[in-house]
Formats: sequence, structure tokens, C-alpha cells
Amino acid sequence: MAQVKQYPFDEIEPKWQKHWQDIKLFSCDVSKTKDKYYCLVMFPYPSGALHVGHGRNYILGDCVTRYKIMQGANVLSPIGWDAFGLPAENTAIKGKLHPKKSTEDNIKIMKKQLHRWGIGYDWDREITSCYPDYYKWTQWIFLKLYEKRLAYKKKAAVNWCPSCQTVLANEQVVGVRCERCDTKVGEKDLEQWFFKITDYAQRLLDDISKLEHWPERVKIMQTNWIGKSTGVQIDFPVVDSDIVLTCYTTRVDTIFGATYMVLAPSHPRIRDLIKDSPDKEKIYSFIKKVKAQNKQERASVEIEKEGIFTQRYVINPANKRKIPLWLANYVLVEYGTGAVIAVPAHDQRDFEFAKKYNLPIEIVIQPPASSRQPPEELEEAYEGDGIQVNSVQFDGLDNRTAMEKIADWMEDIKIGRRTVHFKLRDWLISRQRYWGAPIPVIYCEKCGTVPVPEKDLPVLLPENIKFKPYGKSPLADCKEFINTKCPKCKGKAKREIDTMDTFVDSSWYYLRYLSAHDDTKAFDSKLVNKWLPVDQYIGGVEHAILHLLYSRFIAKVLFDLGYTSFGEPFSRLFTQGMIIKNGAKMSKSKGNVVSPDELIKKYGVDTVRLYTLFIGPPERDAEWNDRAVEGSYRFLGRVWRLAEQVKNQSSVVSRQSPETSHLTRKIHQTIKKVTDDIEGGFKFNTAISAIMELVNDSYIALDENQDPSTIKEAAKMVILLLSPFTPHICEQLWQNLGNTESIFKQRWPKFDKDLIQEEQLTIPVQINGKLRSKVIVPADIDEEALKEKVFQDKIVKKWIGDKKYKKVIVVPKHLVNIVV
RNA sequence: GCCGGGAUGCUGAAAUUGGUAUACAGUAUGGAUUUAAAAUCCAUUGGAGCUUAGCUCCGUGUGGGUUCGAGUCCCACUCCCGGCACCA
Repeated sequence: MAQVKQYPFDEIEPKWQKHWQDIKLFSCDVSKTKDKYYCLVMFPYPSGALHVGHGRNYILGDCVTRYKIMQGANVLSPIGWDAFGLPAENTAIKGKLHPKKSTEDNIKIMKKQLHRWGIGYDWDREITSCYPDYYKWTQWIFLKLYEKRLAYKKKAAVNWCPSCQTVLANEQVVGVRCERCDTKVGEKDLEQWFFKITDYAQRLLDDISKLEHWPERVKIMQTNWIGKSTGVQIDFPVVDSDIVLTCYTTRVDTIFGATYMVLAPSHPRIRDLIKDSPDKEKIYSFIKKVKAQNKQERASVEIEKEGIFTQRYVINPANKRKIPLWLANYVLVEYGTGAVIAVPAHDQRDFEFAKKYNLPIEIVIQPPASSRQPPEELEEAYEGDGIQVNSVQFDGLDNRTAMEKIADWMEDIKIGRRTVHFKLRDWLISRQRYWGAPIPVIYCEKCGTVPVPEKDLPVLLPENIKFKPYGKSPLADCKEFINTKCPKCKGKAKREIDTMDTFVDSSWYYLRYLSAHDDTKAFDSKLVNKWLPVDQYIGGVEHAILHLLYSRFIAKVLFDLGYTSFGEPFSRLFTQGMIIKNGAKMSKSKGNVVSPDELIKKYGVDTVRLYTLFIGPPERDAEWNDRAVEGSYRFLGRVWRLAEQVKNQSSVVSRQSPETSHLTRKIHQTIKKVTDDIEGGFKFNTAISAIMELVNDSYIALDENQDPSTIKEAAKMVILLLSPFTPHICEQLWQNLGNTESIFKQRWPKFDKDLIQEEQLTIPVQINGKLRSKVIVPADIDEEALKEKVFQDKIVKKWIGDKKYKKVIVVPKHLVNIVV
């Protein structure tokens, strides 16, 4: 336990935090765009007190901000609150505290914490998404999408969370459970508002390649989420009927091997197809059985494939063959057309199904000769490439070529057409909830759906409301809200009672910061075009898909509407890892939350910041270790004492050392290392270890009574280099060294190229690849001189003896290897 | 199953991207200082062996390969963590 204070952190921290406020260190004049730098952290949801895991995000952002300020950039570092959302409403239902109140309380707590952490923001630009001056413009965004026909309403089977009493987007269901409250999700049919993000699927996919400075893993996740596939839609006429069933396949080369067709049990045409079937009852009970298994359950377990014959046949238009029509549980109605053409020889699922129900298997792609088998001996489907067989005019082609030729042929004779398919689905934005931005739409008996005119925004959320544990949205009972006049005919009309998904709020907030209090428009196009895209966006990897994809989508819509001149909102993205405690993500429910407040009280905030940064590479998850915090605390004590010592020595007249000392070189090497580590991508952990080395070397120099002015210079550099990480102690020490201006008005130090190399090098000498000796040589030695030196070495002579060497490999400045 | 990421001391982790593996910390042990403790400072802290001022081998999940030289590159595999999942 640290019972003796290393340095008076409790005095200096509040002092400097106040000072930064007084000199308005972080307020940004956005009219000046020279050297602009927009550093953005994902705005937090006000959930209550922050833990050290949250802290990582803000500390990283703060380090970048302070570093860039010292680089001379005009830095915009804003903050706000993603303040709408379910938890506040759930609290209201349980605790009778109004969401507005609880949200404001939480914001107060978190704001205090951010200040206490010493995180620098331009607080004049603070935004809160649940206030009318913000959500007015969220509603405006909705109207713009509506005008562009990118917002539409449709009835859809949606995920229904019985606990939250709200609809969840497919994307928000985790396993079979609600992302937020972990309740098992059911299904319900409702009229819902959607944003047509699928219209942008291709562009969202294409532009991923423009995101040079995004983590590879995030780009891959988004690519997979959009899930593009190209294939062919083929029409299959049903025998003795005028129904035509359309199938989608990505393997049109296997079409001649189709031996049956399968429909999803909820395919819309089933009723028509089986209305005269003798097995009608059996089929209906099968459908009922499959529908009882919800989608997630069907997917999560490797359940047995089951199916039933419909007693109907379809014609394969490629070869006019009559094939049976089945229903099966492994086909999903949500994907493709809900109808699958089954090729058991070349699709494993079809293969298993065919084996079970004794359906024929026919090979149409011949694998390499070695692995050929007759169909009845196959143990699994062959899904690889090969040569076409049994495919009439396409026999002998390789299947990749055949795929194109067959598609051409089908388009020619009009039995099929090429199509592109995306997994991405439209963004469901309706929430049957109170605590969100009301959807600005009015329903009139005469005029139908009428958008609220822009001049009537915002549609205010009524504050006097009753909260009910279940049932309809609280807005449904609020007559003053619902009853209104039609903007068109002035007749009686009702308001939409759904509110918007909070991802809508967060899909455009980064534009609002530039003109946070402008009540005439959502954002200032001129400013936004100068300041965007965001130079550095920092947030948790959990937002890798939803938030980041929606923001990209909205940015593109606003670009298309001519409001902005950029198609991508964030040019550089950093996703930090989670802080783990006892092997799990910190959460209140798991009871493993580490509160920063106590640690800050005990060690000071700089220690907590330093440890958070030193714990490991920021993009990786890291296990929090309370005891290890003390190491960071001790280090800051060492820095403090070093600065105190050089301060006292400052009066000593420095004697010029004839040669550049080791410490001088170390200073410049450290400046280079720290600068490179920050620029090269958030490698704060190694930057800090380099500073630690410089401190250690300074103490050694002190012990050896080396030139005090050099040691003082080293201490000065330690303070400067450390200042983005531990700003409070650095400010104080900077002042102690006799400076009157804030350290953040200082320029980031530059290193001297000539001094970053050692004057002497220790070159390892290998013989046949094994380390045998080391020679010390001048740093600027040339290859020949180095060789000579090596062969004079006693140990080398001993190893080689009289033997002739075959060759000598010299890696300049690195090593010499002699092959004997 | 597929797609990502990873595996290095007792622990968190470094390694100039193919060039002295384990930097910087943490932990532990011993010592100095102290009436005592805390704090501070010093030493040791991958393994084995030896003829122990030191030296020699082995050692980066496993097995192979390329190379003068591999934690790093190639092939095959095992395990762990994320994401997706009967996607036609």
C-alpha cells in the first residue's frame, strides 16, 4: 500500500484543471481552418458513473488532442451525450424517475468524472441528443430521407422484446435474446418505418476501399455485413399450374444437376400450391412445427434437416426435366426468394437432405480425376471447381467459364437473369417507446400520411406522461400529443406515436458540433465541408458495424442531397479494446466494475491515466490489475524527484562535454521513439516505456555526476514527452523549472537526426549462424573496416582457427556472419 | 463450419518488420536505510548443465520447410478470443 505520497497530486490536479479552463485551452475557433484537426470520441450514453474501461476511450482521445495541440494544430475536440435510449425509460418504469431527470443526473455525474480525469473538451459545443434543439434536427434528417423516398413504412414481422416492449432491429438481437435486456425475443407483425439503406449497399461496399486508415478487421466486418453475392434468378413453372417459382442461385453452373426444389415453410405461395393436395393436413402440421422453432433457434443448433414432399412438380427450365417440389426447415424465407434449387451432388445441405429422403443425386461438375466417384458412393457433396458433365451444350467447359456462359444463355432465352444480392437489410427505425425523437409524421383521414412541415419542427416530446410496465408506448395514451391538425387540409389528424432508433441520433452528431447552437439549421455546410471528414475517430470496436455503417449511410445521403461535399464521415478510425476484469467485460451486472474515483483519490488521476495507457496495446483487450497501478504511481514519483533534483542543480555551471554524451543521444532517441509511436498508431505503451528508460538513464547520469545541464535537458524532455499522457504533473513540473506559460503552449520537441545513432555499435559476430562474439566498433565504420576488425577479434580467431571461410555476410550496423 | 485476431518468462507485455529474444513494468526473494513500518535505493527473478570471476547448451503453442540466420516468411496442425452462420 502506498502510504507515503510520491508527490502532491491532490494539490496540483485541481489547480491545473482550473487553469486549462481559464485559458480556454480546448476551445476551438472553427473559423480558422489552417492546420485543422478534428479529434472525435464516440459520444457516451449517459448510463451513470463511468468505469476505468470507459475511461480508456476518453484518455486516448485526450492524448491525441493534447499531442496535436503541441504540434501546433487547431484542434476541435468536442463532446456530447447520446441521451435518448431504453435504459432511462426502463429506470422510469421501475424507479418513477422521469427519463429526462435521470439522464440529466447521469450527465452531471459523468461530466464531473471527465473533468476529474483531466480530459480536455470544448465544452461550449456540448450537445445533448434528447433536447429539442438537437432532436429537432434529427427529425429534419428524417424529413429529408422521406422526401428522397428513403424513409418508408411497411408491415413486417419484427423482433419483439417482451420486456423492453419494443421492436429490435435484426442487427440488435444477440443470439435469441435482446441486446439490451437479455430477454428472449419473440415475433410480431407491425407497421414500421424503415430507412432504405439497401439502396446504398453497393456504395457502402465500394467505399470501404477508400477507408485507408480504418482497422482491417472493421472493414472486413462491414463487408461481410453488407454481404454481396452475385448469382442468377431462374424461373421454374409448376406442373399443372400457372404458378412460376423463382429461385436464386450463386452456382448456376450446377443447374443441370438439380434433382428437386425446396421452398421455405413460410413461402407465400404454399397455400395456393397445396390447396388440392391429399396430404394437406400433414403439410400444414409440418409448417406449424417448423414455425414454432424461431429463426435463431433453427440456426443456432445443428438441427436435423427435415422436409416434406408437396405432391407437386416443377420444370427445370434448363433441361425441361420434371423435378419434385419439397418444403424443408433449412430454407429461410428471408434470404433470396425463399426457394432453393437443390443440387445434392454439389451442395452439402442438399446432399444430406437427399440422402435422408432418398432423392436422386446427379454429378454435373467433375472433380480432378483422383477424387472421382460414382454418385451412389459419394460421402459428401463436391463443392469445388471442375469440368462440366451432363450439362448438354456446356459439357467440357470448366465450371467458372460455364457459370458465365449459362447465365448468358438463360438471359438470351429468358428463363433467368443475373442478379446481385445483399445480406444487408433496410434499417428499421421505429421504436414503440417514449424516450426518443418523435417521428415527424401526421396521419390524416383525408390526406393520408403527411410529413410535418419543416417550419413546425420540432415535434416536441410531451414531458408529462405516464409510464407503464408493458403494453403500448406511453405516447399512445397522451391525447394532447396524438390529436393534431393536418398540415395540408387543417382537418382532424393524429400524430405518429413511434419514436426513432437512437442510432439515428448518433448517425449525424459529428456534423452538429461545428455549429452546436445554431437554431436555423442542422449543421453549417460551409464549416462542415472544411472540417470534415473527422481526422481521428476513436471508439469501441462494439460499434464496428451498426453505428459506423449508419453514419456512413447518412453521410452519403446528405452528400447526395448537396448538403455536404464528402461521402465518408471518418477518415481515420481507431477502435480500442475492452478492459477486462476477472476474465470478463466490466459490467454492473457482473459486479466487476473498477471505479476510477477511489484510485484517483489514492494515486491521483495522472497515475490512472498512465496505467490505462501502459497496460498494453490500446487496440487489444487488457486485464485490469489494481496492484500494477502502483508501478505507474512510483514512476511518476521518480519523475517528480528527478525534476526536483535538476531544479536544485540548475545553478551549477555546465561544463561542455567534448563528445556527445550517451544521455544526449538517449534524449533524441526518445523524442524520435515517442513521436513515431504516437504517429504510427496509438502505440502509447511503448512510448511510455521509452520515456521510462530515459528517466532511468537520467538517474544513472545523476549518480555518475555527469554534466548537470544535460541531465536537466533530459528531465525537461521527459516532462514534455509525458505531457499528453499525464498533463497535470507535467504542467506543475514545467512551472517548477521556471516556465510561466502552460506546457501545452510549448511546441512538441524535435529530435536531431545526427544524434539518434549511437557513436559506438556492438556488432554481434556469428559463425555458421551461431553467436560467438561481439565487437565494438565506431557507428560510422564501413564494411571493409568492420570485416578487418572482426578477423582480428581473439574469440573469432579461436573459432575459425586455420580453416578457410566460405563467405562472410555483413549486415551493416547489425551483424557479421562467417560461414566456415 | 466460415471469416477475422491471437498464442513469447510467474504476470502485463517488447522486439527497428528476417539480424544479440524477453526491453519497459508488475510480482516474488534477498540486501541497504529505519527504533519500527511505509517510502526510497541496490541485487536476483525462462530452463538445464558445468571444471561457477565465468562458460555451454536448450528455449517464442506443435510438427515440418526456406535461409548464413526465423518469434517474424512458407506448409500442415492444436488451442484460445471475437464476429457471422442451414446465406442457396
